[in-house]
Amino acid sequence: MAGTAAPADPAGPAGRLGRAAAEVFGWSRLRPGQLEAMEHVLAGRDTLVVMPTGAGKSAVYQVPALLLPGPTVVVSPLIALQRDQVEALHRRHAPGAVAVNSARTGGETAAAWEAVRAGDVEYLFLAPEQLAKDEVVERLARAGPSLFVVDEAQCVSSWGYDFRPDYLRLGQVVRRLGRPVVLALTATASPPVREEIAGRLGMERPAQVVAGFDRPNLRLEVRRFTDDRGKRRAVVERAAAQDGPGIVYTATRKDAETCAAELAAAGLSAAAYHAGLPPAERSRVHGAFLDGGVDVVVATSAFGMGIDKPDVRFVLHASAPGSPDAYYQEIGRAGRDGAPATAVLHYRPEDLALQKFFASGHPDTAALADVAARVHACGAPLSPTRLLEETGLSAHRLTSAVGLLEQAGAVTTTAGGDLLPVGDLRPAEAAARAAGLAEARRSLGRSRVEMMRGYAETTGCRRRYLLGYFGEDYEAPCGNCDNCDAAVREGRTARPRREAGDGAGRKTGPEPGGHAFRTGARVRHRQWGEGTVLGAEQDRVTVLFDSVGYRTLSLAAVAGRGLLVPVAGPAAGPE
DNA sequence: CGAATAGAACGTAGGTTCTATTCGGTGCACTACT
Repeated sequence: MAGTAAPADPAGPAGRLGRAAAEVFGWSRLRPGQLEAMEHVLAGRDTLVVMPTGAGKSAVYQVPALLLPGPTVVVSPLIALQRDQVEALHRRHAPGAVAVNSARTGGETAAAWEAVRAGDVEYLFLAPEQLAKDEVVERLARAGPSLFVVDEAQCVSSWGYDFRPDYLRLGQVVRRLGRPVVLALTATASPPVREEIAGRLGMERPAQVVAGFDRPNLRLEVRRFTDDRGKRRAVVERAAAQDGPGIVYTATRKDAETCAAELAAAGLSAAAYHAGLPPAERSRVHGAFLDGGVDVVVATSAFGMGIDKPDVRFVLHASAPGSPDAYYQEIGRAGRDGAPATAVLHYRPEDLALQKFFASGHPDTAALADVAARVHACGAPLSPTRLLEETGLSAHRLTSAVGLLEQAGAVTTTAGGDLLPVGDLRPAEAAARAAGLAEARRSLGRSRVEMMRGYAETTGCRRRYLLGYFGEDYEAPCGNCDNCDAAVREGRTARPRREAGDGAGRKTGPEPGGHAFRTGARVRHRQWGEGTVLGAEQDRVTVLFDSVGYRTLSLAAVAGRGLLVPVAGPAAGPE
């Protein structure tokens, strides 16, 4: 896994990739992870890349795209991100990069499609919503794309279910485009999320290239509060005391505004950022933060994607986010330059109630039943457009319902994008099954909130907790979190940690304690059903259950009573 | 779920204290109107 790239044969794949990178982009050297991923793509293999922002994820499609016939489709969640990518390619004088989205004029869109038709486009950027339109998919299919890239692929998992359901349809789109190679890119994805991305996109035996998650220069700290006012005061004081540019995350828009105002009153150059602000103000704040005009941005989760600022020195959370996934992504915006940076969570248990509320969306059982009945009764392939008219549902809710019914195995999409019933599942049963899946989804969301609680309340090494959640074994103590410091002060620590290398987690051998729950093993719980072991410590084991999500169990409680038992059968080991 | 807000009760002044209700994150695209 370390840099053992053999001297490249100039005519071989690595040589060709290296030459294209140098000639077109001026990159004299590719990093091992980049090259490995590019080779998979060039060889026609579906590939999932997990690599920190700033490590050159975009290059992984930009270079092979030049060597593959046909255009490359890049699905990107934000129009601003699409614009940045197109501009970056233009600056590099790379061939044919265009974006198609609602921000373009009719004329621009027509010109872009004409360029695609004429074969002048190498990179085409789109939001998933564009691909919900038959006409768009047909035009793309005619262009014969060779590579289908999903950027910020964690959105498939985190946004697809009720927020942007068109993410869930990308697998269908890939099929209708004649199965180009699929490349998924993300900075943060735990093993179950990776599996979900691959499954949702219909990737076949995907190669996984996972660069180290650890950010040794990032100091992790949690401060616990019982009262809200004390917590607010501490956030402002901390932000004022920290050097350099930083981000403060709040749970609500209103908190972002009041906190920004307090910081400004304290003499800092601070600005609020959230989705309720006028677009011009958002881009002003974003720009000012990048070029140093604003030191502290106080923001909701709207702020983050596409912010590649190397010298962010601190990320403070005024309130806990809804999952370790979100948390790690947000603190990962600090210290990209490798210099010391700080991540402080200001924690109050009550704050998690809001996150639980966000995680518990409302089941749309009426829509599920209606759609299931109509698809079943129709007999012939049913077009989504007709379904939209007949049900009177919003496009958004219809897409959600169809997505769940597909997942429940009750409905399938034809090559032309129409819907067909599967088997002879009765509509009521199909709807019930789909509702069950939605409930499992909500349960997973709530269990992620509990994992966030676990991070805030752990007395062990925080880095170990987070990295364990992302599937990396890590040998505590890290020596750079508040809990490790406390252990040193109280004289209950082991030797200081060796210098961290490239941050890749070290694999440990057999599990300590000699119990039977290996990472990756399938287990069954009397109450919660089957699940996969994600990690085990001396005294506890964390399991991701298929129907209820994450649970951490005490070994003392499960041992001997048969509460948690290994499931016999084909070992579903890694890979 | 819990915080914030609005209104009511209290009982004779302008507050406190209770109860009921509302609100809370992320973005695309499209429409109707200047």
